[in-house]
Amino acid sequence: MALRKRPPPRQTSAPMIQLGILNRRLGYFARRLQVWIFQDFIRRLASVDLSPAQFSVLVVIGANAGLSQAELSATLGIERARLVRMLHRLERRGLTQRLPSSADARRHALRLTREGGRLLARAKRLSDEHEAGLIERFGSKRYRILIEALREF
Amino acid sequence: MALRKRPPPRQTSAPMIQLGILNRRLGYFARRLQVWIFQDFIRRLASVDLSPAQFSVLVVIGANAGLSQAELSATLGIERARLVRMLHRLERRGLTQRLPSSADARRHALRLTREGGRLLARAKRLSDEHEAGLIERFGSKRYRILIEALREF
DNA sequence: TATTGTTATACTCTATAACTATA
DNA sequence: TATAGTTATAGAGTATAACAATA
Repeated sequence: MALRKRPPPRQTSAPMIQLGILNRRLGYFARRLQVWIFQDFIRRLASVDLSPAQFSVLVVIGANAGLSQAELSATLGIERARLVRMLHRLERRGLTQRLPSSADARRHALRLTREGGRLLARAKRLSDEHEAGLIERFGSKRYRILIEALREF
Repeated sequence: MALRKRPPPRQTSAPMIQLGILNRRLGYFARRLQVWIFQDFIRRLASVDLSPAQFSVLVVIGANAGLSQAELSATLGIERARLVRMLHRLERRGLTQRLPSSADARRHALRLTREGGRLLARAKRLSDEHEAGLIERFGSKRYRILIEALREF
């Protein structure tokens, strides 16, 4: 159920490799799609040096200033423990801040720095181009069907 | 662009966490789908103790007896280096074999052992149930649209 | 008692580079 | 020279458990 990066070599002399039952496994194709998209995303956002996960963290902080790490963790499905390291990095890069929460001393209120906001704006523009590439590749009709089916899931 | 395991808590008192632009990113939803499917797959195949990647390796070897590690690697997008370890494990479990290739002394001809074939048969049955669960969850019409769109990709 | 952020550990996966033996 | 399989390493991601501070 792992990924096939490229179609297998279809040389006339070499025997074609069969996928067998994987051809009827949605998980196999979902994985292929996800890896392909992430690779494209990483390439397109190379100039801002953000991974898909880092991008998602900045987007959610940007859209929910003051949220806690636990909320961010639950929203994106990133382990609380893992978030700590990620936020350290983003903070070292001057993109995010952890401020004391006024209501609850255990919490941190997360927000973007001004520089974080600026970088995120650039990243969003690049991710728009990435998405436009996907739309073109799928065809806009199939793209819409796909994203709507997955969104409801 | 990471995963949200469950919808965020929609308590009336707590502010709803917004996904922002992630709502318009196919990669975000593709990742969610893939992780969800893999988690279900792992749960369903717990009794045969096969990961999605191990399952895919057994399926492709089963459908292409005698193929080489390089061919398997290219088909599934698993690094040649990584395959070595995976095949060691499967071999230690008595599921696969690496036989000398008659034509080319550099190659190994991969095949399932009888036990590997039996385990794969059981695993395929479990994966059928997993797939049936997906079809039910999506609805068979939407499932078909999805898998056909992804297969063509 | 439960939750938040944190540290630590072990395992998996990915990405490389380099080595050997063969072609 | 190039290819197949292998070894080794570093980085990222995942899954846990445990801890201190706070609720």
